[in-house]
Amino acid sequence: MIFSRLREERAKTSPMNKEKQDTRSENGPINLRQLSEVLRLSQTTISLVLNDSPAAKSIPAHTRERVFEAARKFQYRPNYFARSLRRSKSMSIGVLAPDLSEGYFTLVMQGVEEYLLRAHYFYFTASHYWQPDLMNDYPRLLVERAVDGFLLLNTPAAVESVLPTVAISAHNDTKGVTNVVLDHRMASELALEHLYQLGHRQIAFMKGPEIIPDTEYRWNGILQAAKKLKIEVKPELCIQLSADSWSPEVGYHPMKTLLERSRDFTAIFCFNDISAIGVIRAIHDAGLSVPEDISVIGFDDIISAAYQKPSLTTVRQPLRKMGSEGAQILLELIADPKKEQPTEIVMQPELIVRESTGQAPVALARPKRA
Amino acid sequence: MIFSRLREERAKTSPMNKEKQDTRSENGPINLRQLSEVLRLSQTTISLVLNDSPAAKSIPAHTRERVFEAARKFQYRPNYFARSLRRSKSMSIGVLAPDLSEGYFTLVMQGVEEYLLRAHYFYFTASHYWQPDLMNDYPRLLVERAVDGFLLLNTPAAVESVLPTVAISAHNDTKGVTNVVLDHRMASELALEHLYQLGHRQIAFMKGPEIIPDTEYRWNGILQAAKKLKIEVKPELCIQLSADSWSPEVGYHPMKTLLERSRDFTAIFCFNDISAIGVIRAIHDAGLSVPEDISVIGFDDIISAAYQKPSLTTVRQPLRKMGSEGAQILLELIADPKKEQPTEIVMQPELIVRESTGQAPVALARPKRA
DNA sequence: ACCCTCTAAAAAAACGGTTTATCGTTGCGT
DNA sequence: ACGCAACGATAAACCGTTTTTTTAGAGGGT
Repeated sequence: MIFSRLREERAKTSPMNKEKQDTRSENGPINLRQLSEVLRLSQTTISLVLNDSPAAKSIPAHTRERVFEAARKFQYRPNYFARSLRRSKSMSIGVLAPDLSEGYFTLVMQGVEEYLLRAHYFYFTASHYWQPDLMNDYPRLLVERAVDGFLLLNTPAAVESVLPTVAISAHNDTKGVTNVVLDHRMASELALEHLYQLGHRQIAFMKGPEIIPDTEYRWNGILQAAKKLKIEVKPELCIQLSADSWSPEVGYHPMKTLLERSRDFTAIFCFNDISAIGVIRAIHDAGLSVPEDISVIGFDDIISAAYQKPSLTTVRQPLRKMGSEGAQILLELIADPKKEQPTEIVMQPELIVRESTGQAPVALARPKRA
Repeated sequence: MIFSRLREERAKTSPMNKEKQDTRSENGPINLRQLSEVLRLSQTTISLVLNDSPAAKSIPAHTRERVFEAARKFQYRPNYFARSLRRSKSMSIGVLAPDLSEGYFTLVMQGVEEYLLRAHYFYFTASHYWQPDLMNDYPRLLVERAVDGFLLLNTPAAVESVLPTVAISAHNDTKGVTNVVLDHRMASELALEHLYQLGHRQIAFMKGPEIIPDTEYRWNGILQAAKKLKIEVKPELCIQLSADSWSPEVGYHPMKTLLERSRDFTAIFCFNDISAIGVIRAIHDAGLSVPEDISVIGFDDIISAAYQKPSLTTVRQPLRKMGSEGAQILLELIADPKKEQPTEIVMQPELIVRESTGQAPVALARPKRA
């Protein structure tokens, strides 16, 4: 009790005291202390009630009602920073991606957003454009921003993160990271079997940029599927992409070069739809037709794939679902970090047949098929 | 001094006291108190030095050096929440958009991101899909998250915001909001003059979804430009779009309907590139050619516009620049809210001529031109 | 009368910074 | 010898919550 007397003493001499007494009815949002003065209850009680804390079970319904009503009336909103400071939870996550690309990024993020916002989470986006310094800085900056977890799109984890992390299409070995990936073996089989059944034997392949994690897995998938079908993967019919950001241009140029070098193929399996669009243009520019002379098969099934001329036959990734699934796992991981999550979630691709693939021509290249 | 004695007394009996003394060298990030113990300086001093506060001028270079060195050595990072709580600044902004659409959104956001991240700002994205409840809730939720400002893409301001706000393509009347908009009058003139010079007189027009702010301004631009060129805007040749989200489908169906109704036109001016892609497909499906039978002109110049077959003639919006410009103004507004910013920044469009427009056919529709 | 449990609420500590007001020295002018 | 300013630094207030610890009182059992 000696303490409480002293506290009173101090309170009396505190310079801010007088103002404190009548900050009620000022403009600006009301805070917990002001609300407690109005209600003549302690901040504790109000906080317990509003947070529906288990400790609030001893508080009579009558008091609870009063609290709720006052909170509603004064539009009380707990201060985000104060709450986060205390709880050390930010209710936001960090999304790292190579870029804000057309097609791929937006589809995945639609799924992510759908799930996150429903769970009252917001997200920060940062694009690293494969620049080492940015790939290094952004995770650090986001940790400083106290994100509760990371979602990596197509991006390898730079550091062993302290935070819960889900990687989409990133094939991360890092311990504790859950990977959402496509079954690239199956994807390649779907594409190659489709071409095979159409009579294609001479097939050109496109290898994605080295830096993209999917590239390696896709390529292995292709090699395996080709072996199974006894299709030869000829080095001289292979295109190596080098992209820093995606545009059809990325496919156009290498395809043009390939066509100048060889026409000894009847189909090409592209790394994605964006590059396939560029490839088709290159084929047209060379005076050939798709699919009469060369069949083209894409990857991803971005929205506009169905509206190309010719519309794209493609291997669909369930991008939206990969996004929402990834978000869901991440939130579960955040809620209970000890929960064991699988290292890998494998999604199934789907072949979408449209106009850009057709029967292999009887004779190669130039002449139209009979 | 009686007070200080008491405080000591209290400190001695405080249960946490003993632990406090030796939290140094624990794992986890170091905080200001621990750093101050190491340096044998007050937290104040360290804070002043690290923030390069004007009050720190009285601190000798020697001490400053010590502080910097220790901060570096121990990798001290100020806690984001604690700092924000005190300063009531979050260094983040909220971005509101109808959806994460292909093409448009990503281009604008590339510009936004480029500018923001350089200035050490991060951003939250939220898509409202034109749902009234979401359009209402998100601004509120983001205010609770203490964003320092709003960036509205294509979105009217729901409430008179307390926060600095910049609207891109949203034509906001709300006081204090700076609008970044395109010169739609000029845009329409560029498109129509181009068609006029190619001999087109019977032109179909596409009116965007009512809900999109640009729609009204674009339409007025079209009416004015048409009047100037003495081109008649025939109601029976007008398509009204109704879109909740963008895909070429949005243009495909209405165009199909129009073609069934009338072929009494030689060109169409589309609301954007996405719908133009759908329009072209509808024209092809009707057995007609672009541009031989009908010329198509798009809007925006999204990345893939150049790679369509035929490639799109379109009115380019400097989307990326609109994004970075918007971000820049917003940050200036945040730094100094009293600073008078223009109500409107008007950007200039540019006509990009490609393959989807050509000379008007001599006879209408069916027969190819001589 | 005593101990114990339970209810209802409040006090105080904690989160980790920033900012304001204050304090002891020292040196200088008068 | 005294007042005053400059210096170098710090204690304490403050931001607004959540959570742990206390308290006061009522009721029950022995």
